[in-house]
Amino acid sequence: MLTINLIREKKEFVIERLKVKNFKAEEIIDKILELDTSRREIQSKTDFLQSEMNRISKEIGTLMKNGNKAEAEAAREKTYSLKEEIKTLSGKLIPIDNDLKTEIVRLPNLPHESVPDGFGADDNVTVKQGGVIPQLHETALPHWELIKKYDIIDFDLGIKLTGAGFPVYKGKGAKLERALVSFFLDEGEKAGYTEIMPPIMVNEDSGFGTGQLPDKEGQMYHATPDNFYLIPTAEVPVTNIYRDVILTADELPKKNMAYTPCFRREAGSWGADVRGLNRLHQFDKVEIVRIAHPDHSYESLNEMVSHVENLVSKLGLPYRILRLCGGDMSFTSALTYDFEVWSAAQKRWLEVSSVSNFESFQANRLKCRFKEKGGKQTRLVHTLNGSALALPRIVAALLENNQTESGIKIPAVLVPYTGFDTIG
RNA sequence: GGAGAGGUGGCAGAGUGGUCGAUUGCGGCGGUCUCGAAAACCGUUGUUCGCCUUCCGGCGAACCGGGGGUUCGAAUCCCCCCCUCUCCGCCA
Repeated sequence: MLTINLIREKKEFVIERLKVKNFKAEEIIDKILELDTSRREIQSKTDFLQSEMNRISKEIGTLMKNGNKAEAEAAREKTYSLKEEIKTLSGKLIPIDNDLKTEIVRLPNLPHESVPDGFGADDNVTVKQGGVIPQLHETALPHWELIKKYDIIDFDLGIKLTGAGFPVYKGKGAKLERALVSFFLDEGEKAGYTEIMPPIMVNEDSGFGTGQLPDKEGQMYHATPDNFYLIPTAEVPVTNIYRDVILTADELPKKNMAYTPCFRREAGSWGADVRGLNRLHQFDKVEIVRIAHPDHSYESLNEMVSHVENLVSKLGLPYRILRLCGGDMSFTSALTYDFEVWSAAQKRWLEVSSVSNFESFQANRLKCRFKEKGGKQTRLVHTLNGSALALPRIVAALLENNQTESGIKIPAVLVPYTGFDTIG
């Protein structure tokens, strides 16, 4: 969430910036400022009254100690009306605080100045394209046929066990999945990320911290008896490690990564182009997360983009990097780069990674701050994360792009992990 | 699941109604001493909100797991919730 100070001091700027995200903020901001004004007014009054109250209470304490009962009783008389007044005032404060929070949480993050205007995917800007788009033979198949042909991923079995969107990986399919996870983690380790194995269920506070709750609860699986949520991405548990934490500047940036399964209900998002591995309820992903100094977070973002680019290059996949336009960005992000790989049989680009800087938007929810060495003031950190990488669409592209008449070729970098170089 | 104990500042650990944001120790930071370091000694040491201040900062309020209550006054008393630990049972 945005800080109240920013809204207070740069109202017009906030409204202008949010227009890039096609968000009309004026009305909400006016309401916020109104609530903020009355909140501060009431706060000042109650603080003053409370301080009077504290003074008299201490006086009574002293009088009692000295055995001065009559004066103590007289002083006590004075407190009754004060007490009533404080109660009334602070009673007003509660709904105002609540309203203020509900309103402020509705405002999306401000887009970075480099974010292009636009409404949807068509307005995203391709900043780079790499790799070579392969020409497939006449009888080339889409991955949902290939997985049946070689019996490596079984959707029907997943339906039997759980439901649609929960594939079962078998034999070389399972091995390939495990190989990719290991490859991604090893590359992350080389790049200086510390591996984390977090819980894959989180509580409500964690869901709020990274911005999934309260709005996107319908997108998460909810274990109701204990009120836990299955994570939609490792971003949630890993970033929440730093909830309610004050770091020192020399600890930054924190670089963590985690492999986890991810669970998404994808309510209402099924339609065309979601066959096979293109969209699932459960999938595997390695996520990289950084907690950065606000003055250097965009250097971090660039490093993360390079890291992801390195991964898709090593896998030999044709890719492109997009800078998302305001209309296509997430609620929480300030700047997002999407990575897409070419899926040769489907003849389309598939999103395999999204790398974002959230600046202080999540940090403000998380209350993750830092201090300069020897400094007194706390400042909010910047948080960033990116997929490095999400597996299913990588698998889809690998299978389709590398298919030959005699089987599917495994990229050389993965062979040490799979132990085989062909699925056939 | 049954029984018990407990949640206090970065950590350890006092505090059972009246200047307690909280004794003390450790750690951290600054200094004295030293060629330098260690030791010793001295000083300092949380967060959030509000008001004031050009900076430094000052004043006030709140925070002792969370929420409510009693009281002029709560870390201390009462109620609800959450969590942790120990023992027993079950068990990957």
